[in-house]
Amino acid sequence: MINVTLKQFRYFDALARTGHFGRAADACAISQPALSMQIKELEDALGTQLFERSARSVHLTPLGEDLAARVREILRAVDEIGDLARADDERLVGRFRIGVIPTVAPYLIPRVMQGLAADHPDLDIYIRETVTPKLIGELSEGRLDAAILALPASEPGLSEEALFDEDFVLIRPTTEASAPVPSKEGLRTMRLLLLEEGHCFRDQALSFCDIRTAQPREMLDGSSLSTLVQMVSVGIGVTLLPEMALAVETRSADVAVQRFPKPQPSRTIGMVWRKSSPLTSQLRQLADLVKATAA
Amino acid sequence: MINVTLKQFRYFDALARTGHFGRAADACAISQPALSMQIKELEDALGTQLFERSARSVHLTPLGEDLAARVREILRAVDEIGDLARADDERLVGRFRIGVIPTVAPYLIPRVMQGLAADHPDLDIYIRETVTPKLIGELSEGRLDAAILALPASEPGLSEEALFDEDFVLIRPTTEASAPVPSKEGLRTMRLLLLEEGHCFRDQALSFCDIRTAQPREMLDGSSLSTLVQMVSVGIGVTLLPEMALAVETRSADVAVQRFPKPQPSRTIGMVWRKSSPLTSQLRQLADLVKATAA
DNA sequence: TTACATTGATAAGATTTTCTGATGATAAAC
DNA sequence: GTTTATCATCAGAAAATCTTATCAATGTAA
Repeated sequence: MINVTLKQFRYFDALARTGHFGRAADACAISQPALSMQIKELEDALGTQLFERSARSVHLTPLGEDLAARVREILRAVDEIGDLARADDERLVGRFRIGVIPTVAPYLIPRVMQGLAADHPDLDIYIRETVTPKLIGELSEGRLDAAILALPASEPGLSEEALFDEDFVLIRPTTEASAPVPSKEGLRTMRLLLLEEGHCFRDQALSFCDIRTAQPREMLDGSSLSTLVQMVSVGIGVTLLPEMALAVETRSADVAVQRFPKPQPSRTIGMVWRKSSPLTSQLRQLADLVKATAA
Repeated sequence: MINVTLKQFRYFDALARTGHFGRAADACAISQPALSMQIKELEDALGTQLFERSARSVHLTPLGEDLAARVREILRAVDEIGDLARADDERLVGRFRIGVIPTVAPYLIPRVMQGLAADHPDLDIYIRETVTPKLIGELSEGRLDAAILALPASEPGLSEEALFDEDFVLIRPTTEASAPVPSKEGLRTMRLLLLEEGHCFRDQALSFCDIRTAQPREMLDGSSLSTLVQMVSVGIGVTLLPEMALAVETRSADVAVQRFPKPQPSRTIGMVWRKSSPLTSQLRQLADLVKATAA
């Protein structure tokens, strides 16, 4: 019966991920010496070296690599015990870690949080904003409880629940406000500003225009929808916006908004979570609340 | 990230098994209040009741039942991490928990321990002596590292390695010392003294005599081979002994020893362990040492 | 080469956690 | 009604863990 602690495992995991004592300590919200000591304790308890400390870098030994995977599995199982206990109480309380794609988060989350704060004071929502593949990964690893993204996620281990549909609209410089709405083909000839690689909204827009990512075009990549709209307003090109972003992003920017004729391009935003999550019932409740807020 | 500790899990497991705060505390080598407090901490951290404390008994709530299984799985995984780290060092050191059946343990283990003590000072062998089904169970649960028992164990998840064969010999009162060796059939008409239900040696002896356990006979059950031999010496009946027990058990007892004609009844004693054990290499080394000692 | 910056280890003292032993409360058993 | 068994609570002691300050080693830039 070896004398290790979960605390050591958590620190170990952090150090394995960051490869840096200082940053790992930050991630664990402790001082660097405290982390150093616990890592040392762990290595002593196991009787082996887990990390190779070279002058400028810290990385796992082969054995450490192996153990890191197991430790992660254990931490997941422990957290699941917490979830399971929490799920015993059917009410919607406690902490939920929700991942949201960047083209949804800024427009949806504030409203959701506002709505929840009133009715569910014991609810503690932590939002992580990043692109779909990362969300799926962290969800599967058990580092997130749920994610809000464009459906379908098409992951066998995940449950999906649709929240709402949103159309895409065209954003042009005001100088072109009275020009006719371009066809898909017309759009392809314009200078289309899009989010950088990795964002699903980029792919959705390209797909609408029937553009292969393979054939590179003269497009500027922006890191946020806000940036794109600013660029449109100074006449650099045109862009698409999901409906939900419209109000916020065009409020102060001087641009023209045009809707496409039907069938309008659109996407379905939904919530996903691990099928195996003990919190399924709570997550479904949460999805319903978000759905109500979005409507 | 819920704030529970492995210590709490170990205490929880002990309490779940014993259903008694005092005994669980003993098992964990701490005082009863310490255990009470940690269980309370755990229940608080999880926000639920894990045990129902009625006046005269402590038992798991339905949720506790569920969590207990998971906690055991986690503890197993943690211990396996220890094993894995230890296995990194190919040498035969550290603690091994070995289960041995009662008809082998007293005759084999002292010799083995003596042999090991000299050559492997850093080896820490803990012996658990009980019947085969319990050994198999504890082995599978990860509460033992290996077991020494009569082959075949016939468990899909276990590796087997034969250690030695031993014949069975007949023990009779000295008054019958010059009587001819009875046939199997003759044996069936005698008053055969055997170990109580559960011991594999009992079944092996019955099997040799072609006696179904179904048809009950007038046999006295003893709890140790030593008891059986004592009973033979005062003329109550006859018994069989595995060869290895012969020297010890007939040293002081006044009984006659007779060997059966070939093919003599016999059994194969071997060592088994989980196929998945990280310590496989060490366990094989250990088996070889035991084999050498027994020879 | 020297000064400097970065990074992990170490040390000392403070804080927090955990444990023990004594005692209390409750309910069953005699 | 007293005794017994059992778990909870309390106070103080012991152990662990943490923080701040500092050191040592290594690489980088002047």
